[in-house]
Amino acid sequence: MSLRWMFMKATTKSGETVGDVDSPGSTRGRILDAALNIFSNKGYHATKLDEIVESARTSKGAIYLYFPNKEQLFLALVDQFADLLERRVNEAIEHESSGIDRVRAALIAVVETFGKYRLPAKILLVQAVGLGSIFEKKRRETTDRFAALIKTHLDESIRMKHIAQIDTDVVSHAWMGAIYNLMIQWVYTGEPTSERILATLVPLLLRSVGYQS
Amino acid sequence: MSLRWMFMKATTKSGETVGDVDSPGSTRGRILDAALNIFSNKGYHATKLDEIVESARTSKGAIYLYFPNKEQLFLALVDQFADLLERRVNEAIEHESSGIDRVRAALIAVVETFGKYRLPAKILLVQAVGLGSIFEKKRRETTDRFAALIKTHLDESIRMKHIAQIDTDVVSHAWMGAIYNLMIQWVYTGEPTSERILATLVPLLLRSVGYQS
DNA sequence: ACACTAATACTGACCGGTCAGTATTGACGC
DNA sequence: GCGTCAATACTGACCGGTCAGTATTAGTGT
Repeated sequence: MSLRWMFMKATTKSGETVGDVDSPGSTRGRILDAALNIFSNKGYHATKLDEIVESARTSKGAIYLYFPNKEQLFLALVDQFADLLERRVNEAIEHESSGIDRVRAALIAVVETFGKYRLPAKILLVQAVGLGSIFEKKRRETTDRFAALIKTHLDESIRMKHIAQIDTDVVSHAWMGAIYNLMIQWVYTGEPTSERILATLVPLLLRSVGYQS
Repeated sequence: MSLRWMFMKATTKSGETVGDVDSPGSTRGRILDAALNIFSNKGYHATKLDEIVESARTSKGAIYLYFPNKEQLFLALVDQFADLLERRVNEAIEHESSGIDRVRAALIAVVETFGKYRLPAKILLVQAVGLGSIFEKKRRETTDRFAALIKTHLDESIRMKHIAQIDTDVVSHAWMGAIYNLMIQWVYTGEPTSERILATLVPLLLRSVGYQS
């Protein structure tokens, strides 16, 4: 089963009719899989469309049938993963009722989701950085979305007196950075392992805002 | 006074004779200034050599007189800033004698140095990411250098019983990420201010390892 | 025959890098 | 202080490879 398929929504950007769903055996599916693999390894600029064509066993024409251009093909991958990540976090949060428990659940969900999908994680965390304004805008949107989500629940935790008053703007971005950086480290080297990260990082972050387990 | 000049070492990559020092009015100096400005705004790939030529009021040939190629010109800027940053941190650490005080001093030095040099910071933190293996190697070297430095002093703090036992590999990369991400946020938006970051971040990180001021 | 999908061949803008040539500076003799 | 020569610093037109994107043709189902 293809990695991509695991978190594929049956969206088709253009909104246009595309009869059947986007299964991994289909041409569009193969293109996305190939693009995911190559973009995540070599980065946006170093990836040539012809490589994707070869890897997907298809043709250039087919790519331009499904995607308006290279940029949108890349952004489709970013969006896919950002959406998946947000869904996972929201699911995890729903199951917890209050303040600090939600924060913890969200943290765990993020780390586990990154851990589960190495390649798309690398695209979001690494390959979408430093590509100029269009890409940067998208990346910041995504980052801010999660920072805001963390902030919301931190603020709630403060209101509920689970933790003391603190500058949650700073904290949320600090937390995001900590998580991102560890995931980047992990994506490249495989170290530290997901379990080690979870075991150390979650208490670390909670302790940082004065919460004692 | 040019920003670049402030932290310029009088090195000349090739090692060859270049009679005078690398002053900001000189051609080489103007090239570096222009490159810093444009690379930091538009990113590596979106920056055309002709733009640097125009901005530096020089010629393409002159660039290739001082730098072997575009890549090395970019990396020269990364190295410059990484070196400056390391010097600042080491200076700050020298003045403190032990464990946790050194950790705090290093943190403050990093945040202050990033804060002082917005453009080179952006090059290191943003524009050097996702550029493929050559650049990535350099970027990881730099990041790891600082993570290792943090880890050393954390380990020392543990030995001195300033803080409890903890997985310092994870902590050091988490801290790096937290710092980087806040600096990126600040580089783009100007918010939160340097003072707010320092005031919240330093206690936050120290608290995360169980140290109570 | 026609609509949809896909394969192949092709185009041309773009841009990093080159290099033959020009300007500038400095050294030395007188 | 001036003419000559040489070294160094700089110029910018041009080249050539690359590669995203397009036009054209071909297959396939209805």
